Amino acid sequence: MDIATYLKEHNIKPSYSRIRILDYMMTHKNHPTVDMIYGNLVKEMPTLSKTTVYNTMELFLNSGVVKLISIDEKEKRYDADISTHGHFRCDNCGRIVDLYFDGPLPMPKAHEDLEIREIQYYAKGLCKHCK
Amino acid sequence: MDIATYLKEHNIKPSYSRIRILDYMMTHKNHPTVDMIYGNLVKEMPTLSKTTVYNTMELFLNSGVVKLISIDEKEKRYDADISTHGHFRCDNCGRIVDLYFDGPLPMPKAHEDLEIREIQYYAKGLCKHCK
DNA sequence: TTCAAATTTGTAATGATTACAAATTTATAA
DNA sequence: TTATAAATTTGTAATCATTACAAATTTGAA
Ligand SMILES: [Mn+2]
Ligand SMILES: [Mn+2]
Ligand SMILES: [Zn+2]
Ligand SMILES: [Zn+2]
Repeated sequence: MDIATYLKEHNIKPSYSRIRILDYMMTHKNHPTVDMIYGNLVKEMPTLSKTTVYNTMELFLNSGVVKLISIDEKEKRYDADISTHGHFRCDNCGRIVDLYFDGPLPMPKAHEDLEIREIQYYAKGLCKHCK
Repeated sequence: MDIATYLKEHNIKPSYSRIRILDYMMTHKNHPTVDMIYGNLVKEMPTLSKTTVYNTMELFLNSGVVKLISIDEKEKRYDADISTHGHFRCDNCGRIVDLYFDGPLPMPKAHEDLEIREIQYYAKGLCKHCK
């Protein structure tokens, strides 16, 4: 599907910056930080501001276009794949890969007194290149 | 068990600050931030420095006395309960409660190419007081 | 074209964490 | 005990990702 159309479906006006930022995320699928997005795009968009990337990620987040991944304590990361899945981060190289389960994400023991809206599953260790 | 003995078992010299900090964590079981620990203890330890709390948490972390909980993107939280369990954070009041599963923490689909050393399971939503 | 709204930008402020060296306390040797 | 070294604690400054904010630019309707 077209990125501009996808943004419109989420009630976001598809400005050039927004299209390029979402395009970067969908193409790279690398769970990037703001710095990674900015550093890549500024080469072809010299007037791009880092604040715009921050603003856009906040907009995408509130509109459900991306999900926040806080597997890294230093920098926020974002994922344009909003399907429920977990993440693994290599302690050595920092690479982040998706984790899938047999069936939906496992739920904790019955907590009828909690209204769970979101689940994050993070694993850490060494990836195949680093172990 | 005695807190000083517990620290010695983890090769940590049980100084007064360290005992009081771990005592706070074990008594409150509230997954505190550095600020919460400092703010509570400084009332009875007027010379306590926030840097000491930071240093001590780093020492506890490296010695396996506490686990890091990064369910909150703003501040790091710590847990003296090092058994494998998940956490829930209320989006409204910020309270953090433990989550347990039937059996061990669920594992993702076979990733023979990953060496998983640590798993974090975070859920967010509304607690019984706030929903 | 004109004008208001939306978007983007640059700079300053924020705030948790870290770096670091001085001060204090604790342990060891003489 | 006293002298000395090591460990711990402390206070202050630096770091750095993120946020606040107002000015500049762009967009789109009238
Ligand atoms: Mn993902
Ligand atoms: Mn816990
Ligand atoms: Zn790796
Ligand atoms: Zn609550």
